[in-house]
Amino acid sequence: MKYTKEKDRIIIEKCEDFNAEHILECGQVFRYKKVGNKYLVFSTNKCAEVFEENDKIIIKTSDVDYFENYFDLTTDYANIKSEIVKVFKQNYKDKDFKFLLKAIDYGKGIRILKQNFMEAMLSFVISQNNNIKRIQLIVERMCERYGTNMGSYYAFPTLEQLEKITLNEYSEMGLGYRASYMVEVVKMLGSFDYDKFTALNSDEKLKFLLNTKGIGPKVADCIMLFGFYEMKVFPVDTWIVKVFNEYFDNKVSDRKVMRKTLVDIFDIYAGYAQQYLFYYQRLKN
DNA sequence: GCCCAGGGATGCG
DNA sequence: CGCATCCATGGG
Repeated sequence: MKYTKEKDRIIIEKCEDFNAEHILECGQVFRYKKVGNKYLVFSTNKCAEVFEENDKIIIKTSDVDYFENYFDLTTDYANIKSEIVKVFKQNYKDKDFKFLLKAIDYGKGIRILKQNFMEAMLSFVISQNNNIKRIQLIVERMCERYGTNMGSYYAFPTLEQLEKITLNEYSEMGLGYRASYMVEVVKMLGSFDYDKFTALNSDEKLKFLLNTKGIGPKVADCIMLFGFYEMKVFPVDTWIVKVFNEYFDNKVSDRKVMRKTLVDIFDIYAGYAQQYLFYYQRLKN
């Protein structure tokens, strides 16, 4: 993908592999707003505007390097998309793969964002047994009430700010029974060693996360994928269950078995494949 | 009133 | 172990 950086913007040559709607509305991130034909994106205490101008895609921001990394601009997604199909054919022989081509085409502009791990972690703790609209609302409330005022928006709360939020205050934000999970996860973050964690292998990371109350198998996979860019995972939620029953083996009902099957098929591209399939399944009708 | 949403903890066998 | 049940909340 061709792009250039200036002081206050990244300019991307129009390209199938970058589509703001696909990237932001595929369920990987919750802090964005569509305003007219622009998307506003928020990450930690930073902000960017994404829009088209003179047949080019513009990412306007005061921190160009941060959003170059955030949007994963140096990764070749055309290659990833073809590899997904290739490994499917190799590892799931004689199966119809038309659905996979359709899904990849439907969300062809998706990219996996390099989110802040704390933000991803807490967002996906909120996400359990919840819907995307309400997750967005709750995350926004958290930022407005406890994050730093940045002028035209609020930052995601820092660890210090999070540690002051009480169980009751989480409940007041509409978290329901997840309120106590948030307290537990923030407590864990208080002694979290980032370097030690990222040095672990995939299974060890999973085991560590599952040790925290409020983080189960699906949320742990989301945290590894969206917070730590660990691609050999496959978060299985209600939508992926539908995908599995429709296009894979409809005799399986155990989510753990589905996860293993899908990781075995898509291997190091599993995390990417999951996003195309999730987006397609949720919005195709 | 019922079902569903990017599920997880708990208890019971 | 596997499993059923309960857990807040809001929209359709």
